[in-house]
Amino acid sequence: MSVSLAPAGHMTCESCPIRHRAVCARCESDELARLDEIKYYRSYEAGQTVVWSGDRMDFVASVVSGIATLTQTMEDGRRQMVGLLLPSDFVGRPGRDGSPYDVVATTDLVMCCFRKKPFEGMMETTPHIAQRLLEMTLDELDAAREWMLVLGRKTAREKIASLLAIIARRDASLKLTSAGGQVAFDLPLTREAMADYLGLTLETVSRQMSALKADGVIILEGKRHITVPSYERLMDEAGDDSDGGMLA
Amino acid sequence: MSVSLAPAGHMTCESCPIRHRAVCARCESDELARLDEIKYYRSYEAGQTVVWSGDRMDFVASVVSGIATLTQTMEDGRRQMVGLLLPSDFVGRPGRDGSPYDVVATTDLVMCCFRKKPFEGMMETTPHIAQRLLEMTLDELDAAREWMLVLGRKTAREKIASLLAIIARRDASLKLTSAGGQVAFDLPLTREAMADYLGLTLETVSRQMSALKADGVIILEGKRHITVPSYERLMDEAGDDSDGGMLA
DNA sequence: TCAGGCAGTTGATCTAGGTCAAGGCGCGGC
DNA sequence: GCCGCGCCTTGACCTAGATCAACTGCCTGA
Repeated sequence: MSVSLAPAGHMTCESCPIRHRAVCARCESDELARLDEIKYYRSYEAGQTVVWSGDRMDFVASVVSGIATLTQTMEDGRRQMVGLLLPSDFVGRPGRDGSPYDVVATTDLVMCCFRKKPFEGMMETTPHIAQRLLEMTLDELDAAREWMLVLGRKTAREKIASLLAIIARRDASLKLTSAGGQVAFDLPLTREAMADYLGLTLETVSRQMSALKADGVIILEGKRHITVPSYERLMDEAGDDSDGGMLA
Repeated sequence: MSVSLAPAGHMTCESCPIRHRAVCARCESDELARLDEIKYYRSYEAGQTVVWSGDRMDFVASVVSGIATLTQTMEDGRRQMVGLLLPSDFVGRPGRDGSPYDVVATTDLVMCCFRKKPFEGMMETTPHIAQRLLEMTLDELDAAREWMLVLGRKTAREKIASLLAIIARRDASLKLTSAGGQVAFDLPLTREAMADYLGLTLETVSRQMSALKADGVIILEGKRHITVPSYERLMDEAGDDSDGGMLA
């Protein structure tokens, strides 16, 4: 498994979401400079495993580009995806050694990493980092709990619609107009990965995608390009009352 | 809905887990004293709702005694429990205004509360609080993700066993011997609440409880008192590889 | 003492989604 | 151009768990 250091030269600080979105938006400049000293970039190819469940994880990181998933696997092979990492999302557990799940790159992936020890050191001296991290972790917790409702109580059709709504909102949030807007995006997941996320089989995913297409909720070009004529309609299919914050 | 202030007089600091377990184990004593100034106790009767989903929540708190649940409800009434709060667990979201779910007392409940504004103030000045809170939130996130596996991929029997294992471990952790230990405890949940937690119907919960009893995995006295002859066996039924950290 | 109600159990039946199996479609390699 | 291989779709059938319904036991209040 070849993990190469990404060409960091032309990655300006602007492109690192840790600094600007993920951790330290409120820190003063000399603290930012210290973050720079322990920062490095890594890239992975689609399909590569970033960390194995149980492995020691000696860094924390945020996604610069590409998509990664967090999955848990039972001994008999049943799998459940427990998180989806999109650009600017954070991975890693200050204060913990091992990862409780596999982290896998589902597309080509670039991450901005910080060695854990020095990062933890910075947390001690720079309170804003811990506070920002707490905020982010609370967001993830909300997302995980929202997803528990999806997994425990929604029908297959509602599950699919929920997932598409999340991706649409995230992927296309800037393009969304206030109400009933049309959105288009490329699905970054295989049917199998969708099934793993939703607690379904890939056949059921496929069938429900076909059904949503037949009912005009989505328009499919090829297998992966999706146009949502009405975001409102999609939310409706997802059975959500509010469009409240989910997403890992 | 009468919410009474609990008789705080004979609640010594020892009985408040916020200070000793939940938030501030590493703080110096003058900081502890400041926590005392903004602390108050509240008690709720079984069945009372502590906070409604969407409501403003102007405090953070930890459970002193009793049990509370966090649930989400869809418009059509489908319900999913997303967290179980046992003594020493923490509720509340520094930096957030509303609760995203109902918090309900399932037994008589005493909570140790801190008004949110001053608590947030303390977080700014006392870095250990934010760090401790981050640690706790990461634990909850792990628990939530573990539960996603339960909801998405486990069979009804495995779900029940998983829930019983969690409660047994939590409720009886001190009594557990290293291997194959016997544990006994009282179920703090109705069959319906179990169903809401597990994404099942109460009939299925009842049937699987009967099945586990028939197979000798558990011994039932009355409806609620449970003896687990072998914790190992229970874990096995739950389908868990490790007994890794779940629980909300 | 008895009526009513809540919690739980158990049985009969139904169905959403899983399982197994047979293709289809696009794409890179030869 | 054709082969082989992922990825996806569709069909036929099956089953775990939902649904509907009857019934038990226990506790509470009149």
